[in-house]
Amino acid sequence: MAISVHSSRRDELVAQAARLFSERGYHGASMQDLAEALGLLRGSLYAHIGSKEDLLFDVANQGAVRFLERGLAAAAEAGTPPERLRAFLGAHVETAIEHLDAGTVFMNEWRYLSPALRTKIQDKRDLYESTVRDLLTEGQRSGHFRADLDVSLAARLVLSAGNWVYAWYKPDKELSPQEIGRGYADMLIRGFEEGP
Amino acid sequence: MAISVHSSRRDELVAQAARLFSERGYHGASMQDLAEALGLLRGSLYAHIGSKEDLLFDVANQGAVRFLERGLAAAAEAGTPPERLRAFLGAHVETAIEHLDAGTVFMNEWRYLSPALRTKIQDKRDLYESTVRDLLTEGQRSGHFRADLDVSLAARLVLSAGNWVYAWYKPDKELSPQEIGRGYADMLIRGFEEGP
DNA sequence: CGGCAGCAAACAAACGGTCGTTTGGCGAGC
DNA sequence: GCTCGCCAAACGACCGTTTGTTTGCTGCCG
Repeated sequence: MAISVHSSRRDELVAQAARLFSERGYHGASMQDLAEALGLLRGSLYAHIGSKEDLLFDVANQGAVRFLERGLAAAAEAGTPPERLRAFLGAHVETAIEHLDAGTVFMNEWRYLSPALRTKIQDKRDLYESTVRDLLTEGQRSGHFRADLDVSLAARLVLSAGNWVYAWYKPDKELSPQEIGRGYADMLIRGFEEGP
Repeated sequence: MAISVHSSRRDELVAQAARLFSERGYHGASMQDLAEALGLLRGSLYAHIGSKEDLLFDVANQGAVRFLERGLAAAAEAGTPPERLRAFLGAHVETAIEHLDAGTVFMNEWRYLSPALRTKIQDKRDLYESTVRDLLTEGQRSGHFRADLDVSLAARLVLSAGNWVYAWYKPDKELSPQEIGRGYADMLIRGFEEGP
């Protein structure tokens, strides 16, 4: 007897959709593909979902929520701004790698959502980015980061590092998520700090 | 009499394909869409191309060649390793922004190529990345960069910054490509250099 | 100068196949 | 006995591609 890790059939659907959308892209993965992965006919999927786009939203939203929850928690920890930025980066990289599929869809495929649904994801992205900006601004005020740091650009740099992980990380890699996050944080924070 | 900026009809096809593939994705853009953009019927396109995949390869390869030409030239300039890294980053960001469409396809859609064609793009990507690694290694030997710098990870960081530009840059932005490249270089190089 | 060959470009129509989605029925388990 | 999960079949639309034909030019030859 197979024990499912999913609490419901729908969760299983979303998980397989995440895998397929990340591998082949939203438009490149068909309902046929998804049904085959689950051992069903494609019409049968519509007992569980409203439309293909619903699935895309669920996958992208799941990715967004995971990044937000862990990232915001890390940024709100006790410690100096550099310490919290380090924790944030670590959380981001770990989340990206633990949930590579949903993360890839969150980064790559969310833009194919219709405007109404896309907005909901965009809001979460904006909140996430502003968290980084706030952290950097706070670090400036506390004197940890250079006063002439361009906060918007630095935030983009931090997120670029984290967001591109999905594009090159292979699960059998030598480096662990923790090592990657720590390495990135070392280089970036040193670049943000006051010089000698 | 209208003067075309394209040397041939095929170039015009590739340019429109770049735009559509970057906007809607390779699988999301149909030959119908492309034909309409050119004022043709979709069958007529096949007088100029062999297949849709040919177009994807042409667009992705065009992007790859542009990055390679400018990036390798910048890395081979006279100057110290930090200066050349700065030139490289500037060239990359400028290229990414000047050719946002082809660059986006080069970053996002190239993976949908069949293995034979994908390999040709992958080779160019590998060459590009190794150029950054060599530059960083040289900077270590010359004493400009920290001896304990993880060169592979630092190279990934540089490329992440540059590769993610297409994902957030909007042409009406306040920051010029030069300013972005310079800002990234300031932060990154400071992070790579020997401490006090 | 007239006519005709050669050419590239595009149309018109069709190919087999796949797309996402809907509907009606049916069997198994609470 | 009723609900839930799935099947079977079908829907119209669209997919990428092929084919045969028409169009409008261009340059050459008589």
